[in-house]
Amino acid sequence: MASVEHSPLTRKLSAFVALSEAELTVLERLHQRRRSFVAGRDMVHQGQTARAAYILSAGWVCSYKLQPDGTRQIVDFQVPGDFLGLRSVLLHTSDHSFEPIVDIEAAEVLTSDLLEAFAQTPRLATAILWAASRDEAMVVEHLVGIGRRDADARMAHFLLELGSRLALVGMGSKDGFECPLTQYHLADTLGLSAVHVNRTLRQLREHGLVTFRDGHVTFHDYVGLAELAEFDPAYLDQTGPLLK
Amino acid sequence: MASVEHSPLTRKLSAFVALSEAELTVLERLHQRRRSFVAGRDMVHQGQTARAAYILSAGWVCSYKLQPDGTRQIVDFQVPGDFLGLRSVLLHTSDHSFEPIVDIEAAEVLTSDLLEAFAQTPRLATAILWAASRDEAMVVEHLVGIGRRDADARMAHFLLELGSRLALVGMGSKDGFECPLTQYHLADTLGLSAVHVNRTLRQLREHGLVTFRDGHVTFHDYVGLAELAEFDPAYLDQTGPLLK
DNA sequence: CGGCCATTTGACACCTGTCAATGTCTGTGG
DNA sequence: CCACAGACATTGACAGGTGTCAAATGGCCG
Repeated sequence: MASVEHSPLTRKLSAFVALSEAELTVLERLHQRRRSFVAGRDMVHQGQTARAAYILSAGWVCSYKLQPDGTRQIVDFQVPGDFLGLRSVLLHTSDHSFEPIVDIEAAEVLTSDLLEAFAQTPRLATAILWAASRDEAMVVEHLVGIGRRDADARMAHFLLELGSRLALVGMGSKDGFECPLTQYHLADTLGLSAVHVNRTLRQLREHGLVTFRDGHVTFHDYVGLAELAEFDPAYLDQTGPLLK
Repeated sequence: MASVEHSPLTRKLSAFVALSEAELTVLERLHQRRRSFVAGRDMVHQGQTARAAYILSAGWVCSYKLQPDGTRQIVDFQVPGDFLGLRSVLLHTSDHSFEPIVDIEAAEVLTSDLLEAFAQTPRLATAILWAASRDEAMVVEHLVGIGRRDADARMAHFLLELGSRLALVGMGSKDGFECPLTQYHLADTLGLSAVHVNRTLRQLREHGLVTFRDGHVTFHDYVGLAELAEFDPAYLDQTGPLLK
């Protein structure tokens, strides 16, 4: 048991590499500039130049792209412990919007803070870049899901992946997790209509696999669900570069 | 007119930033280790640890993920001037496979070469990272396309994007381009069946928009096609970070 | 010439989208 | 306390886009 309260990011990275005292200190110091954002109002708008990155410490955010015809596609979610706009700030571009799904708490990270931290603790830099690479792998897996899975498998896979991510920061388990998303969020994420999302959720529920209701996801049959989704957590679990 | 024969990568980067003599030299020196690969045999296999990155100088490659049920989803294509496995080598992971579509020529780039080049010419580093970020933006746009566009718009958008990429290295124009892909490649890219790809291509052809035949793509009505696809090349054209 | 691969086409089934209506819950204001 | 509006969830009927199956065509190469 740690006697200190660690940030979700610290928790996440610690699951994959043992961080030294010095590294922990640098990591916590990145959380100095605390910010709050209210649900529903975009933090960063498509096309806008990013000024800073954020480390999400509480609440959920989604990043999405709007189409000319008004439909939107959610590309990814950020949950506590995730970086937000990391690439944007390193490369001065932002090609999609960020919207807080609930009221959130985040730490603002300036480019200079980040570069300084990287210079001081190369292992920490590696760990953070690894986390970023993991996020990209999830976007790719998301693409595969939309392209090659039917609605049921898509939904199942998404919920399982989300569960795994949350479990890393102690916010979920194989039993389920709290989830503030609406069925419209799911629709925009999975490339389905809201109506069909509802049908799909009913099916999964009636098959005794998973329940999505009242802001809570409950896994009734984790193994069965993973089978349906052909969920292979390999792309999430790789301890990869850190141990090399 | 340049008196020297420049590599496609040089050509691509030069379109966005004026490189100095020194930078050009470093860039060309990255092309020392020449390699050939034959069509159809994977260069890197899913799960395999990447040993080097490549700069593609001739031919086409696709990166894809295989599903347990045998279907595959193509995530991206690499055409001359593109990096291949850049992220993999920086982070020692490879989460998808690379397959040459035709016989290809590529320059092998070791991590050490790259880091050395970056140290010598920071502006070049920025340019290369910018190109990498552009590739990621294309993956995101691809995801949006599969999630929120119907078959016609998806196909149109894909062909237009490919045309833009090729134009950058002098291999295409608003009139069309050479294209070694089969309709099966298109199907695995767009999340469609090969049969439906054929139907879609026929429709676009009969509407006088574009022809895909005998390894050649011909744009008959570029503007009309862009309208159908709601093609907004903003995410490709941003001169962004380089001029800051 | 005889396979083999890519393309093309038609018929049919089914997954998913659209439209429309209803139900539930919450917060607001009278 | 009740009436009402608004957001989200739920359901049914129907239409349409896309997948699947099957077969025919044509080009290429051994």
